[in-house]
Amino acid sequence: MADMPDVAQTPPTIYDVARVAGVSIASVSRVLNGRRNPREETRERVLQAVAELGFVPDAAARALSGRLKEVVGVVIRRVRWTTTSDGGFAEEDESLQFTDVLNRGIELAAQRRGFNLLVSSVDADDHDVSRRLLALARKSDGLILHDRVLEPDQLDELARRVPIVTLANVATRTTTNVHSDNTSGMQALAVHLLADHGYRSIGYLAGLADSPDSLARRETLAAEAAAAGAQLMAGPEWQGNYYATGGARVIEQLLADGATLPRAIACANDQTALGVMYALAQHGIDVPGEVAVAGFDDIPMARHLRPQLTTVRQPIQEIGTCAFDVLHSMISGGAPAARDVLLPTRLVVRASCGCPTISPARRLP
Amino acid sequence: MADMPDVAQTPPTIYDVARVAGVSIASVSRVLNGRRNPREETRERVLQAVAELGFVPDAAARALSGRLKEVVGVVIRRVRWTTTSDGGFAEEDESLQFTDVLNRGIELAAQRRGFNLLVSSVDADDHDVSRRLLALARKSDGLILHDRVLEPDQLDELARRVPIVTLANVATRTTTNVHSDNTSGMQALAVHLLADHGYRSIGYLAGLADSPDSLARRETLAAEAAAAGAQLMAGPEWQGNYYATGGARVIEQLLADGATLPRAIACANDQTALGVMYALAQHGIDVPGEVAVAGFDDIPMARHLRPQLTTVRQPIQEIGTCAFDVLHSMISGGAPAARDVLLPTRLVVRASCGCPTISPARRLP
DNA sequence: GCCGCTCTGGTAAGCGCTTACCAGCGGGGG
DNA sequence: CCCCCGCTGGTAAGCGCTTACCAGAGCGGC
Repeated sequence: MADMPDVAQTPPTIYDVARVAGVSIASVSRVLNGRRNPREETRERVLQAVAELGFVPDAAARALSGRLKEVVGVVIRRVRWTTTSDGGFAEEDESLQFTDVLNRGIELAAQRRGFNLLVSSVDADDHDVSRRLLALARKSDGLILHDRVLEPDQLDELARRVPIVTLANVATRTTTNVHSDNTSGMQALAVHLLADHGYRSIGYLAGLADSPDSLARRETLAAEAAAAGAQLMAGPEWQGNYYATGGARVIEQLLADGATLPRAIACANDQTALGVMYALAQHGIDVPGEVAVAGFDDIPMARHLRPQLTTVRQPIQEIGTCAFDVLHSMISGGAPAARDVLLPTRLVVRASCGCPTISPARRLP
Repeated sequence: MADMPDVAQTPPTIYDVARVAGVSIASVSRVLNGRRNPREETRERVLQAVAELGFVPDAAARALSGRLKEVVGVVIRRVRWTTTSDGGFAEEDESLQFTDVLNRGIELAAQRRGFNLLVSSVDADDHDVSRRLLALARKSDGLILHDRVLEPDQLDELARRVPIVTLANVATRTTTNVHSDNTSGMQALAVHLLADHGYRSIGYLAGLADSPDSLARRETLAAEAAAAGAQLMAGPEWQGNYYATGGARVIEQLLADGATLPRAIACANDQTALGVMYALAQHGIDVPGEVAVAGFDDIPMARHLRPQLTTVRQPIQEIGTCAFDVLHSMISGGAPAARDVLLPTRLVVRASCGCPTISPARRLP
């Protein structure tokens, strides 16, 4: 049983290294961690032995003896997994744009510090999210939570035990929040639609009802519309959910009810805009000729839609790297620099708002 | 220093639980792990104490004392991160479709077993991938490697130390491979293009030069083309890289050289097809009217392209769950069921091949 | 020439958990 | 009525690492 072919050999421990190098385990550890540098000759011997044995310290043992685990937990929220594949948007297709780019940003920053990402997703209607997060917390040095993973009070409870950075949420006494500047981005978009294009009616297709981001974007749009004397449509029938399905469903319902669509629709995010454009196309409604559409986020897919999507660019990847850096400083330093980190946004004008297509005919390198 | 506000309180240990419950730590551990069930009354007391303290065992300690870490490492390969944002396809945009869906499949399966994913990406031109993987291995119970992360010999070396499952690779003596059935899928596609549509010339826009998947797909296409007496174009000038950039670049170059395009182009994967369609559109070439295009994978974006992409569907998410399940059995069981796991593929006919658009006008629920 | 300082490397005590081993106890059969 | 067995729960030995503490050695200053 113990002598399988050649797989599963026990990896070398620090004792093996010490024996081969003819020193004590303490010296090995010191060389490896650069603590109180040992004599040059000793150091050489140890390094030699390490190389010879291909020794890599066991992370669990390392972590147990008071050091960091060098792991951060990342929690995303997913919709229920389905395997339905109807012609429209199966929910399984969703949520893999913004989130993934962001995670990649986190990983990029983490790698610079030798950290790894422990990714976990929670179901929207998961019954004990807290328990799972707690378990995750015990496997990591800190947590990064995507939008709306946990309610504020549970958040605080959890933050008492482990450093936490939230994304697109609101900072609490114990957590730090990283998000981007909804106001200025949405403002630029609103001005573009209202002033540059002169649209007089505009709809806001909301994200999840309780999302701070969606609310903030809506507020800004409402204010600008009011200032311009334009009509804003944003009642309960305009409630989406950040997914393409949500956007499509709202449009379908509106049309079924015989409602008049506004001249332009600003969506809570790009995926919603995707659904909206899809639904409009199904009904033969021209974008941007009859209805202009704009998104928010600038996910990679945005520029591949026809017409290309006008949107507000968030520095998605940078939000990720920033979140990690903040968390890292909380983990190692103590208090974070700021409770709330704000990143800039920028309007990206393409074709779906009604601007003429600029055909670059660029030569790719 | 030790008395910060209310953050960073030391989490309860098994000793605390034992004290509160008035039993020994051994009993606590036994209750928690269901080993040799203790008396009902003892069990109650322990559970009570656990709930009261909100105790969650420390993963590092758990792992150290011989048990599993309940973590699997997932390694993806990424292209160098750039922040360039030219009008076409910045490489940063890429690689976030197939890979991410697959990872989600892995996570889904992992969660069922209480495992978490430790995600790490390696640079194509990273100098010591091996070292990083070794470190990852020491943080996990097993590794899942995406395509082309490691050379076969390094792979074997690593597999000696930790269970490994590869994706879209070839099985070795020590590793297990999970991939999908390139042959039957590509065959169906080839028959569709050659027989159903009657195209007489067809190009194969390859993926990475050394990818087994790309090679297999090409072989099948070549065989079918030969059988149908059609012309196959697949020389070195048709070499892509699995990314949209690669596909676009090949088309640009072909056109710049004044080459005649084939009537249909089969791409190594959907992202390549995306680039191809983009480049063709830039040059005003109609798809599928002048040139038909097909992909491989059926990533979510495929149906959102205009025209919608005809492609071969791989059960991407299922590949992920399957990979995890195999790895899990290697970790806990010993030998895996099979060295090589093959999943079915299926042709998905949409519009880019030249088939009439079926406008479903489906009602979304 | 001796004291005390600095610098090096070894010894051992944990970190929080699992589990082998053992002691105690209660019950059924001889 | 005693012995033996089965079951329960406690004690303690690690798992592989970090690091506080200490012993020894080499050295300069008096």
